[in-house]
Amino acid sequence: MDMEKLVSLCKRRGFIFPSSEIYGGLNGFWDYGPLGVELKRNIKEAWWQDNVRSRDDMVGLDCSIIMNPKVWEASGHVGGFSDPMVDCRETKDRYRADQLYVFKFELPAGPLMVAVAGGTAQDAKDSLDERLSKLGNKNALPIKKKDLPTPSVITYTELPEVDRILVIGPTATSAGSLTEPRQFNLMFSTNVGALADASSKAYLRPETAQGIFANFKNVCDTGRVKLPFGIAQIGKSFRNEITPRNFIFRSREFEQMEIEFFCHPSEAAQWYAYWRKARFDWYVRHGLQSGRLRLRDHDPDELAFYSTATADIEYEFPFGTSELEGIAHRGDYDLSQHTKFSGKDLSYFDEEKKERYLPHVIEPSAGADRATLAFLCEAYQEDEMGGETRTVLKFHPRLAPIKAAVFPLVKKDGMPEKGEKIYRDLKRHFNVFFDEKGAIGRRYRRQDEAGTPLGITIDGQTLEDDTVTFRDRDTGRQWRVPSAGVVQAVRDLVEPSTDA
RNA sequence: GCGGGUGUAACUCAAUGGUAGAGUACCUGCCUUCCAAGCAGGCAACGUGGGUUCGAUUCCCAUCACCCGCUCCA
Repeated sequence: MDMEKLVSLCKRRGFIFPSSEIYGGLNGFWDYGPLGVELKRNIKEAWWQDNVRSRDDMVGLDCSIIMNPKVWEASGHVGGFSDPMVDCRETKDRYRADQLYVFKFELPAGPLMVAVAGGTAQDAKDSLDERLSKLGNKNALPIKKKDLPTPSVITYTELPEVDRILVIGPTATSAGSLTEPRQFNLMFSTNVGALADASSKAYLRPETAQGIFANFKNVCDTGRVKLPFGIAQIGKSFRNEITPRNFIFRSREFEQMEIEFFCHPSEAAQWYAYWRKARFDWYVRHGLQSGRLRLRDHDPDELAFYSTATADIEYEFPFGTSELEGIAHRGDYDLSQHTKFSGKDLSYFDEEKKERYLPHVIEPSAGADRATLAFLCEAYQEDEMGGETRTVLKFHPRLAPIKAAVFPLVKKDGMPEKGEKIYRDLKRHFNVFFDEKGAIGRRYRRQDEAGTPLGITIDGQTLEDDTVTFRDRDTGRQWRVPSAGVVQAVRDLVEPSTDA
């Protein structure tokens, strides 16, 4: 299955369109069409139902997209999301300026500066020797490697501007190929109010999580909640990505489904293990069963500095294995940051244990668009039916945009009228489709491409014994159901009791 | 942001320095009793902006979007 086929199908059947396409589109933005919006909505509703409404230890929240800018200072986004980047004109490589370490050797003829890329200063130091050997082989070193004095080291960010042309880039052979660091702030900014000055500057949220932390005290004070409990939110977030890519996988406007689960520090490890498994199982239960779904624990050196454990739920997309959801053990980092920046006490008092403490947080953070894409990729299949290749989207019935399509076998003998009645009955409960035109086979195939799990056909026998034919999307198997039982039969398919 | 590729109808493609054809899809009829049948008719396109030219969908430049690689990330 390749990406272009899926993009093509999504366009053809009305799942996903390029945003503002009649004006040439806009990089990093996508629109959901009639089928796509149903699919995505079903995913979000399944998530909300399973994680919020069916639980006793979870409440929901819907925060504003624009918040007080101090929120983003506390969260670290104002600093951490503004990564200055440096390009190499010689090799076209790109680096983060703060992860580019410049080693300065004081030589009689003048300073020699060699840049090495690395996550930390130690990483850079470790690869310095190898780098110098390569330069030596290309005769780019003015003196022998072993004769070099001990260098000093600073990051490219800290390097005085005038020295930049003296630096040899990490893969370059001569000095001066690196550009100045350029700021790429990943947060979209805007201005609140009529005046566009510094005091009115605000940001579109780059994640929904901070709204939850900012409201932690409100929820505790008013929600009659007791630890451990979680707060969930589904909503749009915005990041001015440098490279939006891979269809809706990385876009600049996207939708998150996030949980912040608060608990006693001593129970955090257990809850982390719980959510790690619960979230993985949720995807499997809704159809990601092909083995393309993985649960990957971060290596210690991969962890954010405040996190003691993080696991990614990854899916093997056609363009590579990428993250669907991250489950992070964030400790008390967020609440303590907001305590510090807001000056408000965000600790929790446990009435039973008579103990006051700052809760720890487990954060399962999922991308709704990424989930939609994964379910689309997983569902897309080309198989054989009746000797013909057909394209079919094998969605889990709960997620399918259209639950059932009603077909009068032919347009006579009262079949359209009977079908219309069944369609009306179903429509009160489910998103269903009615189609009386053309050959029955064609109508089945069309619904196969939309991912409709059930075909309901009114045929000659219906007029005799008031039963209709059910046709299974995946197998083509057919069976008869009494007209009166159609609504319940569809409900059994869409809301199986084992799904809770 | 860099390098490479692509851009013609809703989709998949074709042809052409003198304004474009097909298949599928879609719409209207007719016909049809279970897996993309048939007949008749219909709708529908040169990504955008410049330039060269008597004339540009075609050649050139720019731009935008998408795909691949790098980079980055939920």
